[in-house]
Amino acid sequence: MGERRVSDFEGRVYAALCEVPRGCVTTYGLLAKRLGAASARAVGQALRRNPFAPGVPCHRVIRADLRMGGFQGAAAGARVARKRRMLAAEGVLFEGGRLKEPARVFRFPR
DNA sequence: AGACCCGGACGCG
DNA sequence: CGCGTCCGGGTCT
Repeated sequence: MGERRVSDFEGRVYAALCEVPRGCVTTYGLLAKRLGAASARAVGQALRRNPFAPGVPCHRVIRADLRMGGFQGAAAGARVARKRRMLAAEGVLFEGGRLKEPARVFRFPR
Protein backbone atom coordinates (compact mmCIF):
# COMPACT_ATOMS: atom_id res chain seq x y z
CA MET A 1 0.00 0.00 0.00
CA GLY A 2 1.09 3.45 -0.78
CA GLU A 3 0.57 5.32 2.46
CA ARG A 4 3.86 7.07 2.90
CA ARG A 5 4.88 9.02 5.95
CA VAL A 6 5.76 12.64 5.45
CA SER A 7 9.26 13.01 6.81
CA ASP A 8 10.19 15.83 9.12
CA PHE A 9 12.19 17.46 6.36
CA GLU A 10 9.33 17.27 3.89
CA GLY A 11 6.96 18.74 6.44
CA ARG A 12 9.27 21.69 6.95
CA VAL A 13 9.60 22.22 3.20
CA TYR A 14 5.84 22.28 2.74
CA ALA A 15 5.31 24.58 5.71
CA ALA A 16 7.90 27.07 4.48
CA LEU A 17 6.48 26.95 0.97
CA CYS A 18 3.05 27.87 2.28
CA GLU A 19 4.51 31.21 3.36
CA VAL A 20 4.96 32.17 -0.27
CA PRO A 21 1.93 34.21 -1.29
CA ARG A 22 0.02 33.94 -4.52
CA GLY A 23 1.67 35.97 -7.24
CA CYS A 24 5.14 35.31 -5.90
CA VAL A 25 7.70 32.55 -6.27
CA THR A 26 10.72 31.33 -4.40
CA THR A 27 13.67 29.18 -5.38
CA TYR A 28 14.81 25.74 -4.32
CA GLY A 29 17.95 27.24 -2.87
CA LEU A 30 16.13 29.92 -0.88
CA LEU A 31 13.80 27.30 0.55
CA ALA A 32 16.79 25.19 1.49
CA LYS A 33 18.41 28.13 3.27
CA ARG A 34 15.18 28.88 4.98
CA LEU A 35 15.28 25.37 6.44
CA GLY A 36 18.90 25.61 7.42
CA ALA A 37 19.79 23.02 4.80
CA ALA A 38 22.26 23.55 2.01
CA SER A 39 20.86 21.31 -0.64
CA ALA A 40 18.39 22.70 -3.12
CA ARG A 41 18.19 19.25 -4.60
CA ALA A 42 16.83 17.79 -1.41
CA VAL A 43 14.09 20.41 -1.54
CA GLY A 44 13.31 19.54 -5.14
CA GLN A 45 12.96 15.93 -4.20
CA ALA A 46 10.57 16.73 -1.40
CA LEU A 47 8.43 18.84 -3.72
CA ARG A 48 8.49 16.23 -6.42
CA ARG A 49 6.71 13.90 -4.05
CA ASN A 50 4.39 16.55 -2.70
CA PRO A 51 1.32 14.64 -1.49
CA PHE A 52 -0.64 17.84 -0.80
CA ALA A 53 -0.79 19.34 -4.28
CA PRO A 54 -2.21 21.76 -5.10
CA GLY A 55 -2.81 22.74 -1.46
CA VAL A 56 0.91 23.12 -1.08
CA PRO A 57 1.84 25.36 -4.02
CA CYS A 58 4.87 23.51 -5.33
CA HIS A 59 4.45 25.32 -8.64
CA ARG A 60 5.71 28.50 -6.94
CA VAL A 61 9.23 27.18 -6.74
CA ILE A 62 11.66 28.01 -9.53
CA ARG A 63 15.41 27.84 -10.00
CA ALA A 64 17.97 30.30 -8.73
CA ASP A 65 18.75 31.32 -12.31
CA LEU A 66 15.08 32.31 -12.66
CA ARG A 67 14.27 29.53 -15.08
CA MET A 68 11.27 27.39 -14.26
CA GLY A 69 12.81 24.16 -13.14
CA GLY A 70 10.87 20.94 -13.15
CA PHE A 71 7.39 19.95 -12.17
CA GLN A 72 5.96 16.63 -11.05
CA GLY A 73 9.12 14.78 -11.89
CA ALA A 74 9.63 16.27 -15.33
CA ALA A 75 12.32 18.73 -16.36
CA ALA A 76 10.43 19.77 -19.49
CA GLY A 77 7.33 19.03 -21.48
CA ALA A 78 3.62 19.04 -20.73
CA ARG A 79 4.01 19.05 -16.96
CA VAL A 80 6.28 22.06 -17.00
CA ALA A 81 3.92 23.79 -19.44
CA ARG A 82 1.19 23.28 -16.87
CA LYS A 83 3.39 24.82 -14.21
CA ARG A 84 3.86 27.88 -16.42
CA ARG A 85 0.13 28.22 -16.88
CA MET A 86 -0.54 27.94 -13.17
CA LEU A 87 1.97 30.69 -12.52
CA ALA A 88 0.62 32.82 -15.34
CA ALA A 89 -2.82 32.54 -13.75
CA GLU A 90 -1.30 34.18 -10.69
CA GLY A 91 0.35 36.93 -12.69
CA VAL A 92 3.79 35.35 -12.68
CA LEU A 93 5.09 35.49 -16.23
CA PHE A 94 8.11 34.11 -18.02
CA GLU A 95 9.84 35.62 -20.98
CA GLY A 96 12.57 33.93 -22.95
CA GLY A 97 12.42 31.07 -20.48
CA ARG A 98 13.18 33.32 -17.52
CA LEU A 99 11.09 35.04 -14.88
CA LYS A 100 9.95 38.33 -16.37
CA GLU A 101 9.80 40.23 -13.10
CA PRO A 102 12.54 39.17 -10.68
CA ALA A 103 10.86 41.31 -8.02
CA ARG A 104 8.30 38.56 -7.74
CA VAL A 105 10.77 36.39 -5.89
CA PHE A 106 9.46 36.28 -2.34
CA ARG A 107 11.75 37.40 0.48
CA PHE A 108 11.26 35.22 3.52
CA PRO A 109 10.90 37.30 6.65
CA ARG A 110 13.56 36.61 9.17
C1' DA B 1 26.57 1.39 0.80
C1' DG B 2 25.03 3.05 -3.55
C1' DA B 3 21.84 5.26 -6.66
C1' DC B 4 18.84 8.77 -7.54
C1' DC B 5 16.99 13.59 -7.68
C1' DC B 6 11.84 19.31 -9.78
C1' DG B 7 19.28 22.44 -7.96
C1' DG B 8 23.47 25.53 -7.43
C1' DA B 9 27.98 27.32 -7.83
C1' DC B 10 32.14 27.68 -10.38
C1' DG B 11 35.36 27.22 -14.12
C1' DC B 12 36.48 27.65 -18.80
C1' DG B 13 36.12 28.77 -23.79
C1' DC C 1 26.39 33.00 -23.04
C1' DG C 2 26.67 27.80 -23.10
C1' DC C 3 28.84 24.20 -21.72
C1' DG C 4 31.18 20.70 -18.28
C1' DT C 5 31.95 19.36 -13.52
C1' DC C 6 31.75 18.97 -8.83
C1' DC C 7 29.07 19.55 -4.90
C1' DG C 8 25.55 18.66 -1.05
C1' DG C 9 21.74 16.57 1.41
C1' DG C 10 17.53 13.74 1.93
C1' DT C 11 15.25 9.51 0.50
C1' DC C 12 14.78 4.95 -1.74
C1' DT C 13 16.94 0.21 -2.87
